[in-house]
Amino acid sequence: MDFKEEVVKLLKFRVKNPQIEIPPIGMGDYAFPCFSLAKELKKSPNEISKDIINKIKPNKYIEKIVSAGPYVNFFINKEILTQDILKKILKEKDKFGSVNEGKNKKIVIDMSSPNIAKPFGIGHLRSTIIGNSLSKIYTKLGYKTIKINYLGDWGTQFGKLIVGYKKWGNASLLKENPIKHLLELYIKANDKEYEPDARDWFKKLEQGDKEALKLWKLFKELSIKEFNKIYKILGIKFEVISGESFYNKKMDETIKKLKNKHLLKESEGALVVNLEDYNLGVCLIQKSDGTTLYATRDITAAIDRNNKYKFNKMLYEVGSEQKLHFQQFFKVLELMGYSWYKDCIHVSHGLYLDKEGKKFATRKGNIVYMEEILKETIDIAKKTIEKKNPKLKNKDEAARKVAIAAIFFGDLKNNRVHDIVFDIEKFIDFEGNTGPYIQYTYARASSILRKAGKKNSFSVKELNEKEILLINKLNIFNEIIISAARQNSPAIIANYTYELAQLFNEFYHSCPVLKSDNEWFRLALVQATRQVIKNGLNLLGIDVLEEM
RNA sequence: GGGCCCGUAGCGCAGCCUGGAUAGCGCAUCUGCCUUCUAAGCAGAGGGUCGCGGGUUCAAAUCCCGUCGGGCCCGCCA
Repeated sequence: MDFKEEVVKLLKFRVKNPQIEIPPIGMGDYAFPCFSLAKELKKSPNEISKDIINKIKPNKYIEKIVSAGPYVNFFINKEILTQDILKKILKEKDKFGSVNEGKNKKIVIDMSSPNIAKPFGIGHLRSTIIGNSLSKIYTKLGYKTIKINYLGDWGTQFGKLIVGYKKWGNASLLKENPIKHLLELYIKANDKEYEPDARDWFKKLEQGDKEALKLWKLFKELSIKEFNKIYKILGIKFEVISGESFYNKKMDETIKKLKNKHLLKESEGALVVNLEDYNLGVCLIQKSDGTTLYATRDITAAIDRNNKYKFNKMLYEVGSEQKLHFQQFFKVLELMGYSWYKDCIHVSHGLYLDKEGKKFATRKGNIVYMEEILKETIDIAKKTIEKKNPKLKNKDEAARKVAIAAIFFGDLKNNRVHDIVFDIEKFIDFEGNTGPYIQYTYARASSILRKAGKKNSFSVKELNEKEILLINKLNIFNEIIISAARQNSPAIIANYTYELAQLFNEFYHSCPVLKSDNEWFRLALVQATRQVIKNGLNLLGIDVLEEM
């Protein structure tokens, strides 16, 4: 039942495409502001509003129509809405909110992308969890999504690393704590003094030198092993694990294509694509020593992915500091004649900044280790559980889920584009506008349902204010998902889910369910709300708990 | 120097795309509520020139221009 459409129909006699809005709480369900008609009708909006209500009559779906100053406010039939929406949710369950706009369409999401031989830092967290959530959101809309973890496993840094390892490397330290050791070597070797050596080794690596390759492979394997520990805790899986190195052998082909299109220009010994006509500077394709750069690799990867997946959209979930890079290489794709360049989108996010408000810099050893953050947050979650619900089963798994909810939600509730100052205190906050608050709400709802007897069919009687607010909120879940997808913004889901939980807690507090007069109806409402909270959290990559 | 992004209560944010009716929420502070469905909760109080200045509009936190403050980027890193 589309109530808004009913309102539009009622107004048709006066306006073809009336702009309908949602009035403040308590003033109705839909509103039509009359300002826009004032000039044409040469009357005040207040008069127009009065005229309109005299000309239209309430019907089965629109119960009441009132004039409120310059607005016409519509009150819909809540019983019909309630029946409709509760039945739908209880029938569709986990699928509620699904749409099939994305049928037979593919979306590639380039995300996470930690750098080999460096710790998984807080910087990669955003890309990982935003990408993961977007994947779930698009899947809900019927798209097939392919999450690609595009590892930073190629580049001059490996020259530095090899130099460092050859100079100070220690096999047993490497085995013991590979990332820590490699990071030390990297920081040590990250000195002007070793630059020529490092370049040399990277060149050898690109040319397939056996020793260089062997070390590189070792570093890569050890790193992936470490990363997988983190992904397991986060509960995130990828359809494809790839890396920049994957395209090493195809790079020549890209350069050849660029040459054929007459896009390449030599400049100070390097090969560049000049984008100054587009205000995008120059895109460096090949260094003067003949080795490649990430733009080359990204271009190559994009072409390959388009061939392989025939995607409808490719999202790059990467920090905003790389904005220019993406603008440049999308432009190069366009100039190369690939019309699908416009399906490539840089879904940028703000940075995690340190306490001074500056970017974290691995080179300077200024890093926050994801592994430690996870451990600390899970520890605090465990302690909280011990305190609040000592009898809970599977405390370790519950602690993990609560911690992940805190971290994921704490990030996803923010608008993507904002920078976030990293503060561990925020991760271990479980009260108020947090993931655990929502999980707790779910657990409360579950608890009611466990204690309820047999559920029967319900009939909708007079609804109180709290019930109406809940119903209205449940009713917009579909729109919320679509809006989140349009804006590539999990924050929209996060904030919706929080507000829904808030409304449920208010209802929970003021409306007894079990043994109440309309127990069956309220049970259905609890069940439906619980379901939508679950669906919302799942879109964020957060698990629910039946008890906590 | 050029480009992009951000600026809403003490702090952290939502709302801005798609302009409308008293600008929402959380933390912190103060006050109530656990013999009834989990107090990780609920109710209430205080706290705002929506950075600043112009413009567009019947109407601006929202759109446009300028300005200040912060962040990021600007060829051989990714």
